[in-house]
Amino acid sequence: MGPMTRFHPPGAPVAVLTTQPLDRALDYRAPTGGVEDGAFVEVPLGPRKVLGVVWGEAAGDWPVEKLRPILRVLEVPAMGSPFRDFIERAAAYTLTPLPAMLRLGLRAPGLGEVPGKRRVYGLGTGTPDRATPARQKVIDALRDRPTDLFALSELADLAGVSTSVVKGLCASGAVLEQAMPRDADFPPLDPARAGKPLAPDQAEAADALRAEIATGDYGTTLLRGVTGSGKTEVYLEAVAECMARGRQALVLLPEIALTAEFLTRVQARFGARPAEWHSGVTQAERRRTWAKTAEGQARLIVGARSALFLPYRDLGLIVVDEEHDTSYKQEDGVLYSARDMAVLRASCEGAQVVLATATPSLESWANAELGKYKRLDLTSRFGEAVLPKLATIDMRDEAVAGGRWISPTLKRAVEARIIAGEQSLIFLNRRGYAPVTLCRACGQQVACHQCDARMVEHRFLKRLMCHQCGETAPMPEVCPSCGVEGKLAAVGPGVERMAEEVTALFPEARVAILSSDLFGSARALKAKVEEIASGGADIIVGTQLVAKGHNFPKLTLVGVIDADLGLQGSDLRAAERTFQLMRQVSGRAGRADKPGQALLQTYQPDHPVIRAILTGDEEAFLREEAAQRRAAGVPPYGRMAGIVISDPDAGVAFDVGNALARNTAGLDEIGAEVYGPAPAPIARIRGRHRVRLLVKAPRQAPIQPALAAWVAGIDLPRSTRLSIDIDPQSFL
DNA sequence: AGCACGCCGACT
DNA sequence: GTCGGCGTGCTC
Repeated sequence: MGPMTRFHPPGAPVAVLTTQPLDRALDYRAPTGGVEDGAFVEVPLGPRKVLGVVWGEAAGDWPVEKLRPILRVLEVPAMGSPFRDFIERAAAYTLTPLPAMLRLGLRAPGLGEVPGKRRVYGLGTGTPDRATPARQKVIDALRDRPTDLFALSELADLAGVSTSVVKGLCASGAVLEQAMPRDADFPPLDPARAGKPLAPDQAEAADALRAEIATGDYGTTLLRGVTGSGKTEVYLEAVAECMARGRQALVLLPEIALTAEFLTRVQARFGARPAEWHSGVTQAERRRTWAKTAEGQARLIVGARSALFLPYRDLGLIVVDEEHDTSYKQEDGVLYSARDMAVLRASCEGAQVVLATATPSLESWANAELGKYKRLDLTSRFGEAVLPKLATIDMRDEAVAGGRWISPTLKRAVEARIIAGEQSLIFLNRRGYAPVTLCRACGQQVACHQCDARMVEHRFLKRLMCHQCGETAPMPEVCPSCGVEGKLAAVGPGVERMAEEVTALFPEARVAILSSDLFGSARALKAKVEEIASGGADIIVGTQLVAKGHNFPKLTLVGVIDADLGLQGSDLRAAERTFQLMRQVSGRAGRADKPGQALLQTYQPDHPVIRAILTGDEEAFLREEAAQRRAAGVPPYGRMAGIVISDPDAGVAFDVGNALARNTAGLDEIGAEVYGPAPAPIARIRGRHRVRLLVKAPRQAPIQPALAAWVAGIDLPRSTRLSIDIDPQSFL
């Protein structure tokens, strides 16, 4: 049972949870007029005023006469009991302090501010008296998103100018300053509008989901269907049913770049656009979405993982689209898996979860096998298209010159498509020009100053970039290690270099590159994708960005440059990821009347994973992978946790790691094993040395309390940080 | 997180 | 003498 909601009369002691980095709630006195559990309040904390939420009965471990009163109750709907329950259970599961978990639910800009005081800025009608470069940047930024309203500093940051530039533009009317308008209602969505006609298997799946929604209880369904099988149409029927029953629905997408296309589909299905929640949305719009979600007026919210922490009034459905996608795992700050937290929140709210994917994660597949999740399979590919034919190109038999990566066999296949007027995709999951920059004088690789990661050359930007911390540096003339000039060499392929090779091989063809770092905004990416989809390129060179849901109807050939790439690591999920990625990428080829083909360049054509990809027998692959994981006692058949200790001094970090490794009594008791300490896979990030321990425990073991007690047993130097990652995804 | 308190070096 | 560096500790 989760927290109940009760009313506290004036002056009564109550607990208030703030977002300050303490480890628990503090006691206060209820204000004049009293207060109910879940109310958003402002309380004094030392010399400051902070926001918090009333969190039940006072702990009572502080003298009543020393309690300070709650200053005011905010005029927003109180946080409901299911949401508070979710915060508590999510904090316990991920071993996150409660205030840090609550902070995710208080990301409403201007929550504590007096309404009407806020000023926002948008595109005006006037023209500036004098055009300066800085002014032009602001105008360009606003033209890009003409209907959005921004906070002053937000707009200045976006345009990369100071706030005085924006103020100056207000005088001429080119930028319009206005008081923050009262949050407008979202336009109504009509669940009764007719959707696209459904194929028989889609209609059957939609019926099954509607029946689940009708129960009004928690439940999770794994919705499987290959690319093009029409999963979206099916789960939009579940959304329609949920809204028709008066409850709210949330659709989570793994990538902001996918929202624009999805919003268009929602508009076609329900007649209006839903609320949006992700990092690309302005503060003014986020404020509105937060408020309207709390009121229950926003009926459908489309967003990134952080949308799980919105204050829904009555949440009835969460769809996790592309549930296998690794970007659902939050890798810094509060570490959580949005897929797992969606299931947790739904169970608190009495809501349904739909996990939609073409290639399920092994976790979700195993849960379906165990009967914890229901499972629906869409078998036919929409529009009667057939899955592409898959074949390997054995690179051991191909004559490829040094510094070149496209085999003669792949080249011939691309040529044939160009003659036929069809598109080809050259896939390589590596951003930049070359993954390694090597000095031919001293043999050293150019590494990041902040981290130990290699710097990756981005010829497009004419800079080196660290893919770990995002640090960039100009391309050096001399080797940073030995100082010799002109000996730095690009080693290995990246997409930019592939584009160069493609252009050299096919000088007549129109070549387009799709890589996440080449686009400043989701809008620019969307425009490029649309241009390519309508035939604006003959050859697409891309990273895994192309695997994520974009449709290219004229694409009939996919060439994978290095199918072995994902298999090289020691990551326990390497096989699963490679399988998923290859399936997703090859699924891009072929539509309706034009069957597609996928060619995988590999040096290991007999590798079990490569063979499984070729036969396309996904069930067999998952069964085999599950058997291996079960034998090894690793997830999902065992529990794991990662402990990362970081300190500016490598020795200090290791001392802490060793101290932990020496004292594992509590973990031994639950049958857990400890590995390490070892330098973390990225041994240094932003100047902090990282040391990692791995804990492996049996599936049923109570791992959280054991870990909490374990790390509480040693005291950390002030400079040292320790983070615990339950169910780590990345072992690299 | 902030913000105070406090205990040591180089300035009017 | 004291201004201010940022280590340490507290917030109901």
